Amino acid sequence: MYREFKQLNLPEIDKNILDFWEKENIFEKSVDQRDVSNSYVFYEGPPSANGKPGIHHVMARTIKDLFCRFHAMKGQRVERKGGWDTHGLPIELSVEKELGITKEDIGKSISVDEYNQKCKETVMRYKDMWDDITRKMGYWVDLENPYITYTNEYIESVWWLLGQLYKKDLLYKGFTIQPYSPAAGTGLSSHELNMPGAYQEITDVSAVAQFKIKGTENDYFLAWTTTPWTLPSNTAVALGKNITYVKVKAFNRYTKELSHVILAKDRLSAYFTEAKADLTPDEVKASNKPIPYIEIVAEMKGSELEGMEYEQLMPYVTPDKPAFRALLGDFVSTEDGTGIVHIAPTFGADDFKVAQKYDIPPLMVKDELDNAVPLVNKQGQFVDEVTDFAGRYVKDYGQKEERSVDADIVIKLKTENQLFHSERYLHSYPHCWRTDRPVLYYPLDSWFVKAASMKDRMFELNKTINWQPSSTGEGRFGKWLENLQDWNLSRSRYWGVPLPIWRTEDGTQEICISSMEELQAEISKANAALGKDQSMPKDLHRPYIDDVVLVTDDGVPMIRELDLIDVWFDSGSMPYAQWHYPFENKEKFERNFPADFIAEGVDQTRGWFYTLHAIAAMVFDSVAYKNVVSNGLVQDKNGRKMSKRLGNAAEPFETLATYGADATRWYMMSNSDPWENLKFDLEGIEEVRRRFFGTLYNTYSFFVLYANIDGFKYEQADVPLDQRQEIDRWIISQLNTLIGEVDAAYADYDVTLATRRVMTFVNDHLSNWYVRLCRRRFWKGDYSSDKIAAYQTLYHCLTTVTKLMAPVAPFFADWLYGNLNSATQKEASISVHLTDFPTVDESAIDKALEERMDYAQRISSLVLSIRKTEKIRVRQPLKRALLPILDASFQQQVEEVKDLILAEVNVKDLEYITDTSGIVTKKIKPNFRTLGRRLGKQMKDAVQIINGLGQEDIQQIEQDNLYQLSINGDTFDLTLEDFEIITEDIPGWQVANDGPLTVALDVTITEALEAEGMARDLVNRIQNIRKDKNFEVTDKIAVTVEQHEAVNAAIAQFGDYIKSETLALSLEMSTDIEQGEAIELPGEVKLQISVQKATS
RNA sequence: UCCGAUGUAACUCAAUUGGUUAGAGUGCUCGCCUGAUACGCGGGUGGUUAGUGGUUCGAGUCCACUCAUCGGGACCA
Repeated sequence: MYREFKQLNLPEIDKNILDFWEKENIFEKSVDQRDVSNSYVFYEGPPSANGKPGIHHVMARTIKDLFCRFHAMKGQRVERKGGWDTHGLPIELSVEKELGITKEDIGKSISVDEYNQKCKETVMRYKDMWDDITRKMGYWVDLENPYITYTNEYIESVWWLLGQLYKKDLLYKGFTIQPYSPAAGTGLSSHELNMPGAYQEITDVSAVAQFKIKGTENDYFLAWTTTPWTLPSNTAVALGKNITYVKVKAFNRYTKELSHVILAKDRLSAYFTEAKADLTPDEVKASNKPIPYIEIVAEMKGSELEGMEYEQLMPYVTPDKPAFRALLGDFVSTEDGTGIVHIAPTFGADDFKVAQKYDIPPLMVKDELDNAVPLVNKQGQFVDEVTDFAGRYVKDYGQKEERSVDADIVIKLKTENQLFHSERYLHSYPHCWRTDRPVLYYPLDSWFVKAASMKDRMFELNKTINWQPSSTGEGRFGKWLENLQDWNLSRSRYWGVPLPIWRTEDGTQEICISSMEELQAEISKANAALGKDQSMPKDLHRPYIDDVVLVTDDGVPMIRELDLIDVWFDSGSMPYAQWHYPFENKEKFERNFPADFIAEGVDQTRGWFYTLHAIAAMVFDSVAYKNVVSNGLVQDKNGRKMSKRLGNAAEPFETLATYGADATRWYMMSNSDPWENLKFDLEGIEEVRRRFFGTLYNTYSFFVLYANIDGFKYEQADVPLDQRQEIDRWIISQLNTLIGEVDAAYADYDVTLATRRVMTFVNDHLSNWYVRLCRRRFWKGDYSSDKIAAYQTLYHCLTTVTKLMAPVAPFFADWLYGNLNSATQKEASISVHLTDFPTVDESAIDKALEERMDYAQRISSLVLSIRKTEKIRVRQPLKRALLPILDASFQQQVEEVKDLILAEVNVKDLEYITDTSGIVTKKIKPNFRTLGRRLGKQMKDAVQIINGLGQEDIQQIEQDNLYQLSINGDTFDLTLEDFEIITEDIPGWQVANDGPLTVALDVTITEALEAEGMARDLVNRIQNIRKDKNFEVTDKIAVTVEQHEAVNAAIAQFGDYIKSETLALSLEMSTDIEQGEAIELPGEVKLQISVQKATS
């Protein structure tokens, strides 16, 4: 017996199937039953269990899960090792927040050891929740043996990778301009700068400084700055290559000296008013912003000024290389300022970059340790060399002072004819989120990977990766690679992989450790040389590793570089570190590299997708993955970002519990392509549940209702296809077409197409056409071979569908498969996930059959449409429909499905009319596809001519298959394929069309037809009463109908029909009905009818 | 501000890659079915394809610009 259910309950199914999977170890079996030699490699991008899982994780993991399941069904071995990302700033921040400490407290009020211990505890805080969601959403991944990034083994592999980079000379120490908080004494990540409230509106003193051009009398570049404190560090000015500049003759507003100043033409009006040839110095007021000028003496492009030298503005320190030149920078705009940008390489990222490009040095001085440092120290104060301002803070760090240092600098410039203008300026400026003090852009020491030097190779390798969608690979990722910068690995934090580099104090010698063995050897060497008693730290994290002192060959101690490495390097190392390669599992690694498939959100493009790619390219000269799906964001139903603050975030556990995992997964995959942002709407899940799973469930229910009655267990041999009905062969043909499409779509990583095709098949083809039209075959008649064929056909469709949908809807598919297969034992597999993906039986595909069934459906639709407009109910039989035939094969095609159509639309006959009958009106249109190419520009005239052709012309064309078109002297021989000819109308008939199909309906209702229609309505009413009275399907009845002229004919002519349909033993008429029911019949006929169980 | 993606019916999505009446589902509306399914079936309503301009015989589709939404980067003068 097949199991029967009262109603569809997806969450209940989830639970049962989960138990089943776990009891029977289905996941393990699905992996183990496939051979190692045919592996499909998947990498799990490790989540951090420090945060709770959200609905977007369900989305991303559905994608991961389904392609793995698909390939497992395709016969491949798909091992899925889970992993946890355990390091990083978010973890440190959450710990600090919890303990109520800041970074400065670490090493003071709390030891690094304790702090890291706390991080380690925190990192798996929500592991149970993650395991739970993994289970409940049906994500198959091995969580028994996950890789964990904080283990010594993992770290050792990471070190080995760093060692490889080091050996390839791809690691170096350098400095870069980073956001730095002098108040907190720490660099800030861009993530910290993006925290709400980081950017605050503050007022600064801005200055337009005059840079005197060398070799001129009084020519100056004008450059604007909102940070006058960077002016002593100026070493260049930048101009825009294509920006037009003007040289303006004017008086300095403060000194009244006559000068020529250069600025962008577009910015002239911001600083100057009108030109006055006879301008006197007194007319120029210091307090006015725009001032009059004398005349414009020259105009030139920025490119013409490139390389011009100027005199140092504030010569406190002399650079060690030539500087003070005009450069070209693409970042220069004329939105504000003067169109000339002052460059201080030590305090601006753009500045640093452009200066480096032109080999302009930054201004540095030597500190007491002989290290080069900028003119502002790490506390935010000017160094001694800046004599006038030594010790002054450059921003507001709580110091008490009469005037800001910016203001004092402006005053100094003013007196030396170096200031063009100054004003207070309101702008948004980044602040440290912890101290609330301004951030400086400051050069910090960092370790870098020379990624930029490998960018060409990375770009090449990227071309071999199949990106889904391709635009992310070519566009977002490709562009990123083209403009690749060196990878800053350094993080001055505590909880992460320590940089395995030891250096001598003077930085002249260093060693990069690649393994624990090497470290052990170096420790022994150092112990011997330095007389120490150090041992291998049990834990490779800080602070233990920091205590290790190594030694150079000549006996100089080396201490570890204190930095940690970027956590992204951790996750990018997972292909190797998850196996502790190369120290263990060499073979396993080689078998599992590179990955066939990975998937994550688009936000990982510059994250995990990049780090995987970069490490693989630099260390192994290989891609890390061959196929990658990047999914979009999950937004709320109005397209807004989900956030706790807005309270619009969907709760994944609740969603799964309410709608079930499958409806959620199916909705996410079928609604739109996964790489589009998903407007997550619970109503959408409900619709999927109702329309797709509900329909499939009902189809199953229908099947078992009768299969159980008839005892169908698929014990008989398959009825050969050619002995099955047309409609059986049709649905099987459709099914095989479907298999091919779905297989190809999954293989192409296009789930959305796959799910949509399955839905169309289940809803439109299987349920709404096959089952509906075949209903009688299941409940009427004996257990004949035709009936068995129907059962076999439907059974085959259902089991095949379970396999096609299994990757996306693993619970329901397994449930349905189990229900079917456990009754028949037709297949040996106890789970759909252990079966092979269906293969296409090409011999079962009959395109002509699919086509004519499509005709049948469309013709039926047209007839129903005419009935609708004519307000003739379907129960009213009609005499005939007319069908103009398009060509000989069309008629033959329709003839094969004629009976289906007639039954479906309740019409007695279908007649064909040929072209020559002359009673149809035709319409002719050009076939643009064929004609467009041949005619080109003459197409317009051709359309005119063709549209003007009359009925006779059309007939002629159809007869001759030739039409000579002449346009402007040219003649073209056109054949039928150059036209589209459709029947537009049949005068005197009710007509409907759909593309080339046209149907006419004879709507005359004869008395006989009317009586038959009435009879069918009577049957319908009697059946209703039977059902209302809860009669058994097999109960015999006696019927008495109230005397009424409207039903006389029906009962007289169709009495037997009514009796047989309703199992009535008697059907009588009477003027006096006892215990009757009131019924209504067409024509507003109301009468009484009595339906009683027949006694005999 | 730069880069990228997206923009089609009230909503969610299609549209054979440039071919002439832009299609489905949901919603709405009207009707039907009552021997699988009212969680059903059918008919209908609903569009200046974000806007402007261009290329083309022909544009939802290609190009340019503008606008809107989302994401990523930059925030420096």
